[in-house]
Amino acid sequence: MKQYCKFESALSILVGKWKPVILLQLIANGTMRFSELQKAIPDINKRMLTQQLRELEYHDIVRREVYNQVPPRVEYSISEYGKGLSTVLQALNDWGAAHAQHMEVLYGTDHEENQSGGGGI
Amino acid sequence: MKQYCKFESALSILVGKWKPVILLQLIANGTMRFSELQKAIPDINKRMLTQQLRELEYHDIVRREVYNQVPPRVEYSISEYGKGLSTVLQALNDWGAAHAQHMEVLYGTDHEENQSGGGGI
DNA sequence: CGGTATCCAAAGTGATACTG
DNA sequence: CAGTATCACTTTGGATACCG
Repeated sequence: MKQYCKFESALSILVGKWKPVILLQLIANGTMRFSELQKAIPDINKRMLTQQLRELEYHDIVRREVYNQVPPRVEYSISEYGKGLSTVLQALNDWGAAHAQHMEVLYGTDHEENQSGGGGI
Repeated sequence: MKQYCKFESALSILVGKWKPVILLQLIANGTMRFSELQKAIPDINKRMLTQQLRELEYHDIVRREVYNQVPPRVEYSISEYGKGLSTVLQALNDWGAAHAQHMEVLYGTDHEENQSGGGGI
């Protein structure tokens, strides 16, 4: 059985405290400026935002477009290739939703992990 | 658009340096004793193995069965519920495999992340 | 055999100040 | 505006010793 040998590397691309929410934002809003992402994700700081975006860019998930003007303008969006993630994200999302239910059944209303105090997408 | 809101929590269950390889082992071999897992994953130590197994157990992915005898015998396996992960794992694996190709095209043979020096599954 | 306890190192994250 | 640099802090992972 040689399947299931690449899912570690797949995971390594999605991990990072802010990558999921960044992807969510870009998926939902299409193209966003750096400052728009900052506003949409209030708890993140520039260092983290930059870092996580760069990692996603390195993997060709996110596209970064720089307009050489002043004040600077940099726009981020999901790359064409990056859109291929949607299947995986959907699978993860579906399972995650079902699992939240399952945990509730097992332990009662006891699923932490809900820092989405801000506005829903 | 309210989809894609649970995939963070899904990810949070799969992360951890050893969870993927533990799941792989249990998927491939069915039921394994603690010591068998240790032998199959030589670089892990007891503390980590125990910890990651407990987290998987908490989420009902892995089943832990204790035989009260001496010497002790504890067996681990993927729970029935945990088998529902296979779809997600497969999706992640497929995308991960394709992505390795993509990275190779972009950057040449330059994809690190291959500590699988040991025996293949 | 199958752990737990303790301590230490490393990686990840955050706050703040500065820059082109 | 969109970063980078530096330092402090927190979380995670590893080594070792001990326990039921």
